Amino acid sequence: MSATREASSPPKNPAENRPVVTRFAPSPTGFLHIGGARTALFNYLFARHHGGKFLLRIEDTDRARSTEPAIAAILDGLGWLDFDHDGEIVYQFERAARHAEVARELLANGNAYKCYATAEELEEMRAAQRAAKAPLRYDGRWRDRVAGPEFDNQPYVIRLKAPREGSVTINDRVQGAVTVANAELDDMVLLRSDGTPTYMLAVVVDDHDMGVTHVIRGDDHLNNAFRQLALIRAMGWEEPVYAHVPLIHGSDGAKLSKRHGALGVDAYRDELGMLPEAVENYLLRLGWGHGDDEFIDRAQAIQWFDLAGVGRAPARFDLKKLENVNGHYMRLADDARLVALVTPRIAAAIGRNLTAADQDLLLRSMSGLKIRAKNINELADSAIFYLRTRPIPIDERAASLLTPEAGDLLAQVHRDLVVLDSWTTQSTEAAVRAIAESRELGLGKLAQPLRAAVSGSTTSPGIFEVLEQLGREESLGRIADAIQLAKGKQ
RNA sequence: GGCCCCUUCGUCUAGCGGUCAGGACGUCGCCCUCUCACGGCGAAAGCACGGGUUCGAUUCCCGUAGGGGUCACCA
Repeated sequence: MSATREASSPPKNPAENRPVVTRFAPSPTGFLHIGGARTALFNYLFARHHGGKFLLRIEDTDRARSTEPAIAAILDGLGWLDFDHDGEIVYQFERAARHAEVARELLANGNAYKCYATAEELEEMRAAQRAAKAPLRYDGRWRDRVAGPEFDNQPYVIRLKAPREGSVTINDRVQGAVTVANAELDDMVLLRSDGTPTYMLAVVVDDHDMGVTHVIRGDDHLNNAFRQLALIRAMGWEEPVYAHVPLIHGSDGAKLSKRHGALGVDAYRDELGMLPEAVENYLLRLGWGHGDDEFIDRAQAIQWFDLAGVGRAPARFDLKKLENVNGHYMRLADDARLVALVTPRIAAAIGRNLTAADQDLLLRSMSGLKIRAKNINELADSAIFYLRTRPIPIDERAASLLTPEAGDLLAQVHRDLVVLDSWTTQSTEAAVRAIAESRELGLGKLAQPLRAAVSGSTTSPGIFEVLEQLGREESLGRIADAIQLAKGKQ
């Protein structure tokens, strides 16, 4: 139990006495990016920690920018990360009638009013404010004006009649007490002239109707919270607990956005070869801490997660650390699962589908491969040599090891291995070590050319392990190929 | 520009008035060793600055600087 913000700002919000309900509410205008994924994670963890509900709402009220593929991408991303939500997905646009109903209710009880100002008129207003270096905000020109008959058939928007005096304080669970003067807020549009709700109206109504108790979202919504609160109060509804989480920045410190280095979670999976549990762990540690703990799995995270542990400062995204975390989870991952992940990548690289025997070979070799890779791409690359057909390609560095002298050594290796009764890691190692000893050479002098011959590269899992997995015939064949190659250099 | 938020090693963070300022990634060195990894050991590296408050500030308060967010009939 920590005794910080939570204790210093005693829970006095009635919403905290209700069972926890959180929600993730992405707008489907693009992929699920890393910041959204973290917001989803925090909401998910908070709900699960408290045994509450984690709801999902698609904010598709912007008909022009919302797309089906974006919705699919977001659901795909959430599914990959395994953030299972409770209840049905709420599509905000389908609730437009309910939103309009609330706007009319506000209008009826005098907490909202019709504004007939045209877009051009408002632009003029802002231009004048800019010229006067005054803050840009709606001046309330229709706040107390009664429309004459000449406006009977004119389009209008409904604006909230927000308080102009005093100030509002939000007891944010992450940012602490934040106060803004009402004079800083203008009368926001609730219902557009075409009768559709704005985001401000929709979120408030939906959060209320869905029973959301804790609004956990990006810091970029902190300012919105004050306007939303005015609306909530006008309706006489219970206020949710707010927690505004700092944004994630790129490695250069600038805001991570779609045009600035932000990738969809699908790219972390497909292009960077990350495991979902690694992305989750990394994201959890980005902006949240629990003492010195670094590797925290799902169950542990649910047990430990709290809002008090969320930091107040924006964090920079560090791919190097993500890769380190990923490497950790790859080492922990089930071998068969890794084979499945690596199979399509290898198939693409070698231009053919893998047989059951291929997959079995990969499975047997996986323990030696996975400790050497930081992501699935590297894992696939490092495994390809097992499945090459002779003569296998030899890379430049490996080729340079295959000198005529190395050819002689390999010839003896071939002679001594071909007569072996059993073909195991132990038997081949013993044979090669015997050669090294008789020639008074370090094992490396033999192992490296052997590695070049068998793997086509200068790095690989333990060479005797490789020999065993590859089998006697294939191994000896590759060695013979290399001897030919080395001789050809004379 | 107005308003709001933020500021501990390069990066992510621990720290809740008295600590040799801890851990992790990254970097460098050593060990292990058939290569590369893994693993182990070690090193360099930080409280943005200035004022207060206090016996004592990384920690509390106020400024300054820097960074970020937000100011639509987008979400």
